[in-house]
Amino acid sequence: MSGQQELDHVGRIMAQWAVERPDVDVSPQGIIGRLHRLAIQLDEELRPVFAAAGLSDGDFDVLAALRRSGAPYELSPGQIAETTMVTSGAVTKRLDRLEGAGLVSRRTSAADGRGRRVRLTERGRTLVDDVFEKHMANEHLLLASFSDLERSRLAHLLEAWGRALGA
Amino acid sequence: MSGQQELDHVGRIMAQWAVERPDVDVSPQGIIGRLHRLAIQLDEELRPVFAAAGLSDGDFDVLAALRRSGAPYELSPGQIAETTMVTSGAVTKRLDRLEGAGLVSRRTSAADGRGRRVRLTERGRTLVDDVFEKHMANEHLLLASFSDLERSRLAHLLEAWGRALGA
DNA sequence: AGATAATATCTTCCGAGTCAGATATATTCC
DNA sequence: GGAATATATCTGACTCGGAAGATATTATCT
Repeated sequence: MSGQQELDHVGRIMAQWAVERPDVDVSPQGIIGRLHRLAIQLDEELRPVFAAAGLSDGDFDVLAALRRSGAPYELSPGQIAETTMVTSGAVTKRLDRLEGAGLVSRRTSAADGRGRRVRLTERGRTLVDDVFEKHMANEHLLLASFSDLERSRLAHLLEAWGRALGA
Repeated sequence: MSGQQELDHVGRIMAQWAVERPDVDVSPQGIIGRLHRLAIQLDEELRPVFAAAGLSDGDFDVLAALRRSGAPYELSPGQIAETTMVTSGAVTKRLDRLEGAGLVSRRTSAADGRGRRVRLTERGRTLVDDVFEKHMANEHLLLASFSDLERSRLAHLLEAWGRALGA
C-alpha cells in the first residue's frame, strides 16, 4: 500500500471520520476545516501587534477603515459596520472605547440628524499609521513560506470563492 | 490602460490603501484579508445547521471530536481543548452545557484522579450523527463553485500553510 | 401638513470565550 | 516517605460581540 503520510491535524481528523463514518464524504473539511483553523492561528499571530498598541483587533479594524477612507478620515457608524462585518451594536461599543481613548471623535451629521460622523483624531491617525506598518510587516512574515505563484493562486482562489458566496 | 475590473470587497480595500499608503505593500491582504472575511462568511453559513439542533458551533465541535474518536466515544477535557483550539475554561463551560442537555456524561478518570472522562451519551451520539450529515451536505454546497482541480489546489495550499505556520 | 413607514444609531441583556488563579491529584527527587 | 513541583480541570472576573428593541430623525404618501 501507500507509504506513511505525515498528516496534518485536519488530515488526521478526516482519517478518523473515514473510519467512523465511511458513508459520509468529508472532503470539504480538507478546505473548510483547514481554513477555519488557519483563521484562528492567524488571529493569534496578528493580535499581539494590535495589543502592543493597546488595541483589540476589532478596534484596529475601525481605525484602519477610517484611515484608508482618506482625508478627512471620516465615516458613519453604518459604513464602519458594513466594512468590518459586525453589527451596529458592536460598532457603537468599539467607538465608545476608541472615543474614550481619544483616537476618534463623534459628532452628529450635518446632513442627517440620525446619522453620526466618526473622525480619526490626530492621535488616532498617527497611531493607526504606525500600527498598520507593523501589521503589514507581520502579515508578510506569515506568508513567507509561499512562492509568488502560490500566493497568486491562493489569492485568486479565495477571491473567487468570496465572490461565489456572494459578498 | 487596463479595463475596469470589478473588484471584490478586499480588492477595494487594497485599492484604497494603495492611494493612502503607497509606501506600504499591502499584498498580504489579498490572502489574509480574504481568508479572514471568508471565515466569517462561512461561519454564518454553517451555524444555522447547528442552531437547528439547539447547538452552538463550539458545542458541536465537542460532540464531533468525541464521535470521530470512535467507540466508546470518550475523551478527556484536555484532548478536547487541544483539538478544538480553545482554552480549558471554554471546554469546561461547553461540557457543562452539553452535560445539562444530556448529550455527554462526565466522570473521574480511573487511571488519573485529576483527569475526567467525557463520554457521548446515546442521545448525544444519535444527535451528532444526524447533525454531522447535514453539516457535511452544507459544506459541499459551499464549495459548489469550485472544480475538482481548484478544490485540490486550495486544499493543498491551505494544508501547506498550516504546516508552515507550525500546527 | 399629518400619518405612517423607513432608517441610523444606541441601549440592554445575554451568551461565549479568555485569563489568572484555585483546587486536587500525580510525579519527582532527595 | 515527604517536600517540592508538575499537571488536569474548574472557577470567577472580565471582555467582546450578537439580538432585539428603543429612540430620534427623515422620507413617503395621501
